[in-house]
Amino acid sequence: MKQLQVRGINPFPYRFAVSAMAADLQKKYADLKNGEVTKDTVSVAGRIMAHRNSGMFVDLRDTTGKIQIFSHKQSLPADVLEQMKHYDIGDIIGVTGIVRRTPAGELTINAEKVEMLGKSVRPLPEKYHGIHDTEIKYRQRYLDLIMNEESRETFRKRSAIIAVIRQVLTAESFMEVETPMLHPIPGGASAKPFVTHHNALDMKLFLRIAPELYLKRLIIGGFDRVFEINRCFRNEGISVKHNPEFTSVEIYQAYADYNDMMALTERLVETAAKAVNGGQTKVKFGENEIDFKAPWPRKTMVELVKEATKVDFSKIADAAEAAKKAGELGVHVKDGANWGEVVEAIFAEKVEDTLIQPVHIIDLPKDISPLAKVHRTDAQLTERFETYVNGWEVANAFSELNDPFDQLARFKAQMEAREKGNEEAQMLDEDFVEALEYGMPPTGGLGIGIDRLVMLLTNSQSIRDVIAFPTLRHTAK
RNA sequence: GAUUCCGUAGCUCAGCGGUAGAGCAUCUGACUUUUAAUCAGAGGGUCGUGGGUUCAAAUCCCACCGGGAUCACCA
Repeated sequence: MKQLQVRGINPFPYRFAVSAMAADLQKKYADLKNGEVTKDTVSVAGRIMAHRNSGMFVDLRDTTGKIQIFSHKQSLPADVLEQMKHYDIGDIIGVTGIVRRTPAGELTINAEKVEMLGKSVRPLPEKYHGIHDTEIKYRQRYLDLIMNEESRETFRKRSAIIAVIRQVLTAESFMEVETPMLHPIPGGASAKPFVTHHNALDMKLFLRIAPELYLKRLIIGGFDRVFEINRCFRNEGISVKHNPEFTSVEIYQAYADYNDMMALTERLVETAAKAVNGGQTKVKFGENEIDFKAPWPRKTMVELVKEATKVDFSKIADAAEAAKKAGELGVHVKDGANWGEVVEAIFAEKVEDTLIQPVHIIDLPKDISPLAKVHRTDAQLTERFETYVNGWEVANAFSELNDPFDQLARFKAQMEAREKGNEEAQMLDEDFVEALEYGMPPTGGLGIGIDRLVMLLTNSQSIRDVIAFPTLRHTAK
């Protein structure tokens, strides 16, 4: 800094005219032979990642890749050469010069003009090992991104996956909408909400746990195909699969049912997998290879539980009897659990972890699906499915319940569960029921957890690796 | 929330009762077609914080702070 100021150089200037990106140059001059010099002058800008021979060779990295800079007394005035000596690893500079390939085979720009564009006054982490400390990775993501190509690639893929989802939906005439993040009644899912307060209205508000009930109001309003990609907030534990704020895409399609939603799930996920995986549907995740090629099998929850435990719960209608059977299978269920909760608990305990390849788990119990339509052939089930990959729930969808009387009854059942101490039971949203009373078309609804999808498609073992700034405890530095 | 592991220089790590260490980075110099450049030298530390045990603590014990993993809740 002092060296620059002594020379009257602004370490933080305003602009630099970039004419070329590193990756484009590497591609354009791929056939340039070793030792060959072009007549092409280019201007590049980026961060100094390494320097050799007292700054004669500099590795410059921009957002696309790396290019070598060569500074020599033959092409640079003595004062600029002297100034180059004081540039540090981490500094952001702009360079103008002739493109050539060195005899050693490195594409290089012979600097004729060099400008400081943004001084780094702190040293960059060690170049070879990069950042390993997970706390630094998450708290100072910018350092992780500067140092680790793997992290840069993960976030590029995240962006590409979301872009593809948007493209597919838009191409199928879905309209992207925005619904409130601040809800007077948290609805659309079973979860503990974050609570806040609006001063002017002197009103309690909740950060949304799901956009579902508002998106359905838009369906009632006549927008037949809507989707929203945005954050949900749930005041629950943090783990490798859970962050308090996470991103979902929720999609609603009028006149469709859950079968249509299964096909849509497959189109979206398969397309996303190909988009970030060189057109391939097979993706490596940890020890496993997952093949996203559609179509995916469909299995009912009850039939998978039967396969795993030899017990057919469709034949045990009584909740108490089902709970007793669960106990015999070594599965703990809450006191007073209803039939659906028992089946779900056994499924979670005995089946979930085995579902590595994509599979739709269909026909979930009515007891645990208060917003889904009753199954057309079985009154204790709903037309709901959850798609599992790698043992994780990745999508959740149903033929949406559009009968206001049934919806009110389901809400009331939830309220009773809440009074019995189930904190995550859903709240009665009378305004939503009123909206249903104006008539909602038969509708298929689908939600996909974007973070988990990105994890699966980038071989990331923690959700914190796919969220740029994951939630961490505050620390006074 | 419970259990468990971890926290030493800007970064990656070693040291694990007896004078605080290495590599990279930084600074000085040499070299001037290198690419984890090389060579010589220099500076850089409240060993997460606070207590305790001990003649002596980075090292052993306790509490707290921060992080990871597993479990519970959940997507």
